[in-house]
Amino acid sequence: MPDIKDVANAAGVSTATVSRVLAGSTRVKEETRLRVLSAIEQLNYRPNLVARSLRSQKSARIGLVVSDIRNPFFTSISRAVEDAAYEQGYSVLLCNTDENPEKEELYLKVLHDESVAGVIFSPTQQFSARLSSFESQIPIVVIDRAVNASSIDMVLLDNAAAGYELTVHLLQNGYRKLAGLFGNASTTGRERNRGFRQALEEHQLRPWSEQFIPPRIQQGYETTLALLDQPDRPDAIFTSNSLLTAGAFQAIRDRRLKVPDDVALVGFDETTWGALVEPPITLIAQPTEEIGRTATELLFQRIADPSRSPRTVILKGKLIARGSSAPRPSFSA
Amino acid sequence: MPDIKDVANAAGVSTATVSRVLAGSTRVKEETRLRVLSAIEQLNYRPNLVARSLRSQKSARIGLVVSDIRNPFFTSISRAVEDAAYEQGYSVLLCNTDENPEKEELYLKVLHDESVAGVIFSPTQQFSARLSSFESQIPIVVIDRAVNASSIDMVLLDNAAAGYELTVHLLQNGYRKLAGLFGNASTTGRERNRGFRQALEEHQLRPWSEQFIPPRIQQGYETTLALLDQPDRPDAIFTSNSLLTAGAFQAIRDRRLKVPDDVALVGFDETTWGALVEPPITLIAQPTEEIGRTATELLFQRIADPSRSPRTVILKGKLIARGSSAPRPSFSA
DNA sequence: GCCAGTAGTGTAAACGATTACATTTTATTT
DNA sequence: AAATAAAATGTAATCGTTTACACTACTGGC
Repeated sequence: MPDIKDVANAAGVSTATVSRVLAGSTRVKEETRLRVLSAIEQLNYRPNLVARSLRSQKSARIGLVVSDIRNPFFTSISRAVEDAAYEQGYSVLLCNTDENPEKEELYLKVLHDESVAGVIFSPTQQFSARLSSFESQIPIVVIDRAVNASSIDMVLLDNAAAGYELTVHLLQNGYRKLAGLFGNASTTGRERNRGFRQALEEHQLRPWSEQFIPPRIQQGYETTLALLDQPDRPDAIFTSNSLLTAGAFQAIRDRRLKVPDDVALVGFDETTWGALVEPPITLIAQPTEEIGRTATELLFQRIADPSRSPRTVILKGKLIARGSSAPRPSFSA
Repeated sequence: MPDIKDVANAAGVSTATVSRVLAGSTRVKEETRLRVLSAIEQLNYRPNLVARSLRSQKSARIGLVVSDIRNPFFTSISRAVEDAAYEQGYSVLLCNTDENPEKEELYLKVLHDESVAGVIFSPTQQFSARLSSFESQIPIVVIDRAVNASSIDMVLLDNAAAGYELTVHLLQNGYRKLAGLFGNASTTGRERNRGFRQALEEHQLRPWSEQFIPPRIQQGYETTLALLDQPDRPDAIFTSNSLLTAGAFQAIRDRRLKVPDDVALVGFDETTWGALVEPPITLIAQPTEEIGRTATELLFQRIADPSRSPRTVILKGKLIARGSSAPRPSFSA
């Protein structure tokens, strides 16, 4: 591999000049610039980013830290982040934490050691507290989950509003015995629960059941089975993320109940399967593309100006009403 | 941030000794080792990986280059790769190429510039030829798709066998007019087609239809619609990946046809939705966890010993027979 | 008590770029 | 044509490590 010295020799200039050409400095005579450029071409020279990084104390890498890339929400986010990052010449390091605070701490340290320019992070609730100690060392943009460090950039859904809207939708369609399954790893479940409760209160109703459980298909499945096996089962199930939705759907099917006649089902996040199952699932679609892109842009802004005052961008979810919550027969007339 | 000099000063030794302690060298007196360790602890020192990387000409990063992380197959692979990588202290850089050879070339160059220790790559067919020029510079393990560079490590499914098995399954269940939808971006579609054809030939049948199309939901949808709208439509549709399966499923539903009575459907890759739809989809499940892990291990072995003779690991898919290809009534007796 | 061998440590040169500062060349003014 | 300013380039320090080599201080053998 040729290095900058080889280029300098070939072009008959110093390494400083080559570096200036590389940086697009204007203080280089056009003629020399071309000479350098052609030497670069000739030798097929590519600057060593590690060396550049060490000297300039900067890097063109960012970290993306999520609980599990297999969660369709994060899959989609990750794609958006990468697209936005690569447009700016940045690469993306991916980390899965499994909602485990120790892994979160570990990966944040690793990313710091790798000198990433910044991190896009979806932290557990437990980790939120420790966040500020990292935030002073690396620019961080938090996504999906609110943290109460006021100094941090965030991109969030209006979760309470979304939970409210989804619940109102159920109520308007005639469902009354609403059970809610909420993820317990983040504030997101809690916020969606707030909207859920508020909507119920406004209708002078109480939740049929409320459960805060690990956001996993298996948990959604088991919890729903238990709900359905109760003597007086709910007539609608509200799930706060797509993994719980999948588990609930499976449980309902295994109990040979009909959606929505026996029990309605609503959830969050558009997935491939949400529209394919019978009946298709009513849900709040999050603008994942926009979330990922916005988070990346916010991060770049903070990298460029660390003293900039922190922003919180709140995006709206979109209710997609489908068969799984169709109006109850008695209501539809 | 403290650097190695600070540690050396605090411990009253030279930087060389600190470095030796860090490297776990035995040529350090136990007493000094403890002194250094405690200085590291005290100062909360963490070595700068960029500097280390520059000096040692090594790095603990690998690249993962796939067409689109949102393809459930790659989502799952990526998780497995990261788990395996992080166990060895490696980080993972993620790249999406959209089956675009130019992007493939670009990302491979970027990864090279970033001095990754190696790359796990799922290349397009068009790119395969250019692969060897990169392979001489960076260790590469190819996954999912065969390339004919004999010098390269690969982890593949036995695609022809899988295609064969899936087709035989359809034939045994009484389907005769088989249409096949195959991805056109990689050798994988071609191989699965080989198995498809072979099975048909052994039954003295010809494919009802064979299409090589871009591996996208939309393409699967449109192509299937066209198939179904023909005067003499197929009685079974074979799809070579989960995106095509999803498109085909949607098309069948939109035409209000029943699976499998009107038309059976089979495909590849276990997804969340494959088991949730009605009827659930018969498919060949790939051992994604094993593929990702094996590829990562192969890569580490090659990094450790670049002259090692290349290996190809071929894994078997597993047929999961479900409702979408249930025996035809006339056959089931 | 001397020598060879080894264990433990230090010194200083890399790695490949960027960049502050010094210097040379060119242009502008008088 | 000299003086001055501006533009272009070069020199060398620097980023934070690792590591080849040199050195010192022991150890044990004779």
